[in-house]
Amino acid sequence: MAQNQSAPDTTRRSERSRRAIYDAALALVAEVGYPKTTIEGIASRAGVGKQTIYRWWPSKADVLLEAFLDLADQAARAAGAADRQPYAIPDTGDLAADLKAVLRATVDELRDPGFEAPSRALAAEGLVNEELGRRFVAKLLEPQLQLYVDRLRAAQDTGDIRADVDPRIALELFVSPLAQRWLQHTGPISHDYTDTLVDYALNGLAPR
Amino acid sequence: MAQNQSAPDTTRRSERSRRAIYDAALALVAEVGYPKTTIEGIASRAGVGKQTIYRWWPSKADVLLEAFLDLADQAARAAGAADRQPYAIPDTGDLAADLKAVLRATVDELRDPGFEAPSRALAAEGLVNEELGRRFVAKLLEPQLQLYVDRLRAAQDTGDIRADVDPRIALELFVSPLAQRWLQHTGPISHDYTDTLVDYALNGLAPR
Amino acid sequence: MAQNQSAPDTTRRSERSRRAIYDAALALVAEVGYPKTTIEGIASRAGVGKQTIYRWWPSKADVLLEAFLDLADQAARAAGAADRQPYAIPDTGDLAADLKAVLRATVDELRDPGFEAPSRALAAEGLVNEELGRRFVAKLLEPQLQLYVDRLRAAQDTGDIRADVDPRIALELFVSPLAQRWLQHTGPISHDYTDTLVDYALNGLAPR
Amino acid sequence: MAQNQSAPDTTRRSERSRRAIYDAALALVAEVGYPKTTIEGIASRAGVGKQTIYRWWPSKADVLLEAFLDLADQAARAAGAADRQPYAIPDTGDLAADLKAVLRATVDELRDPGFEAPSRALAAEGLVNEELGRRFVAKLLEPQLQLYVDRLRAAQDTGDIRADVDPRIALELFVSPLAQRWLQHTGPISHDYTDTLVDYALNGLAPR
DNA sequence: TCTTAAACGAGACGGTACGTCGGGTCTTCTA
DNA sequence: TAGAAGACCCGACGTACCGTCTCGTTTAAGA
Repeated sequence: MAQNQSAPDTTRRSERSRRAIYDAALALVAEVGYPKTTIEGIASRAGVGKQTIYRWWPSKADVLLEAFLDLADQAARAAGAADRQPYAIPDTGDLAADLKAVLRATVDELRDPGFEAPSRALAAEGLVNEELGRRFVAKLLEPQLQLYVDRLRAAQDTGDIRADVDPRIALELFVSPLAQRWLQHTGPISHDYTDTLVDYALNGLAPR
Repeated sequence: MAQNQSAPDTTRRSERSRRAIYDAALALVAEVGYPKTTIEGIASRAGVGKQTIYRWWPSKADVLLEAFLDLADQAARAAGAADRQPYAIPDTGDLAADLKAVLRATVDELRDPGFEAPSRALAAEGLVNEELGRRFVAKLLEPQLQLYVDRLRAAQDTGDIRADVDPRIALELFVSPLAQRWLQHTGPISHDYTDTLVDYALNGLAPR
Repeated sequence: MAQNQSAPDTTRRSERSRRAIYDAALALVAEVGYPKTTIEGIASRAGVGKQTIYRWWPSKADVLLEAFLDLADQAARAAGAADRQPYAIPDTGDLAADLKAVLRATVDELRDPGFEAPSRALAAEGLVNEELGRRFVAKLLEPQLQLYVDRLRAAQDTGDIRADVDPRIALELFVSPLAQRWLQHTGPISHDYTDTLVDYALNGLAPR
Repeated sequence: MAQNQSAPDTTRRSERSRRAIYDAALALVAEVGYPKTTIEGIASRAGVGKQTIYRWWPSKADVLLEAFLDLADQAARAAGAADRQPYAIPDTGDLAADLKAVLRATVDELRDPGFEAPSRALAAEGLVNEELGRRFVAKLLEPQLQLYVDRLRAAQDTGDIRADVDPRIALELFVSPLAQRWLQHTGPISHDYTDTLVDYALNGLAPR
């Protein structure tokens, strides 16, 4: 509700503490799960006073969101350093192959235990806490989805996708099913599965 | 942890208390949100001792799950009494029209505030609590999805859907996008939107 | 400020917890001193939840006051069982001797470490917290002083004390100096010292 | 615990800060009471960094003690400037009258709200913190008592007091009762009361 | 007069305890 | 004997201060 009375001085913030808090938060979520992760636990594990957490974040969920964003950033930077093209879907000319490749990579990532616990926890919190949910989506999900939009737009230019299709909706045909299966355990996820999704989505269910 | 020592005698269970607890749980979730709904709050609002809740349910989530199942049952019974065909997707011969009609009804239901709060809360809890999540899916989601499977199978018989398509995956093309938009606030949901999903899914994104 | 909302049910109070809390409070005050005695410390030492303390007492000082009153009661009961005349100053006919005897006993008691820590702590708290101070005086100090009033009244009947003297003031001539020396460390206390006080008070400082 | 590493340079001390701290400490004790007076509060009210307090004083009690000594000094200097005889009990030849006059003045002083809060707070702290108590007594109480010793010695020379009386003890007959009534609220204090104390003390309680 | 080292204001930090809330267990009394 | 009531032990909450520790910024000494 109320704004932090007299916001703290960011320039004097302890980088060491910030890092320790991120690490502790991610580790605890992975080890004991989100609900059993407590602010006290994070503080104690990080070797930090509770007030240092409350000074900079309004809630446990916000700590975890920032920690996860930081983790994603680091991973992105690491990947970027390696292949120099971190933030785009490849365009080999074969749309189906490109989409399948990216979705296979996503499947692998979703199974990485280091990512699974925090991102599942954040997604869950976001369902119930709309404000946090919107930030989660805006910071993490939308940027990813935008890459699909870009690739689908390129496919429209080459005629691989009908021109009257809305790419922002189109991408959901293969992305959302994967998301739901993973989030809600409504089915197994595999490379075959995502390959199938791409085929169905591009070619349609009706006979041609 | 510990099992209820000497499981309580179901025959002597107070129906009045059970109903009061369901009502209190649903009301509280709608009013203050899931995280601020407490067992103590439910008990006090239902005019019931805490032990009466702990005797019959292992956790807050289970109370809410049963309360919601009960609510859904009641709604289904009410609808069933009216149109005598509650649990099937209509088959008018026009697959696209049938799917669009059902999805439009689903959109309306997702916007009903009485349904939204508890189902969102249960979905969130299910993300993080796998055991509960599986029950949530099995009891509520799968039966719904099975209706789509049935309708798509019928469409395969009439040749409206390719025979080599897996209906359980196919239905996700239009169901999952709606689910994700609603759950994660990744976009607005409307009749137009679901209509578009059906069109894209049936006809594919690639030009014919 | 506010009254306990819906005061707890005294009949269901745990006697075992009450005793454990008294013991822990007195022990901690004796061991680490009043300021370092904390509610958390008392609770933990007593093997009791903090809420059990907050349910029954509004503050640390109140816990200690009750604990000390209980201790004094027990001591009185023990003494009473022994000599059958616990609560009166002896009247042997020799006023000076009687007063000296009682004051010598008081000196001994003031030096008992088990009594010293809590009573000093309560006295200190009473200085600054008037409400508690008044209770401390009414429950512990005044009953003692009343015994002196009674004895001095008897002495007025036998002519050992002038009839126009106010006994409530008179007793302060020998009681208050002892109290002040003990409380404020303004001087040593000993049997000789209290004997002298009695002599000075009875005979006056001016030559006769 | 640790000694100030390399004691600070007194010559560079900020007089302005010292004064501001004294003023803030006395004001806060008067306004919110000693327990609710905090170092942070004093620092903030004085417009001073916390470290400036910790640099020069080891504890809240020490700050207040010095502040109060300073206040007493100022008051004494102000009085001294006026009547040129600040630090002695008058000797008009009438011992009883002299003592009554001084005690009446003391009663008035004890009722001055500006003095009451801090001196009561320091007395309370002194009960429980022996080291501070001894300093409080040595710096504030003993000098006052010494004046009585001097006056009583003079009275012994003129024969108004028996030669075998110990003045250090004798003075307690009228000083301690007043002190106790004030400190512990064991009774009202008034000019009549102190007059009575002097009469009883000088003439004794026994008939002559 | 300028340099320079200190005291200073500010406030972030690792901690401890506060008083409150709710969890899940247990006991007592009532219907 | 199920249920209403609620005391109990426990642990986390978010807050307030503690005493220590940097940070720039005065400010007064001595070069």
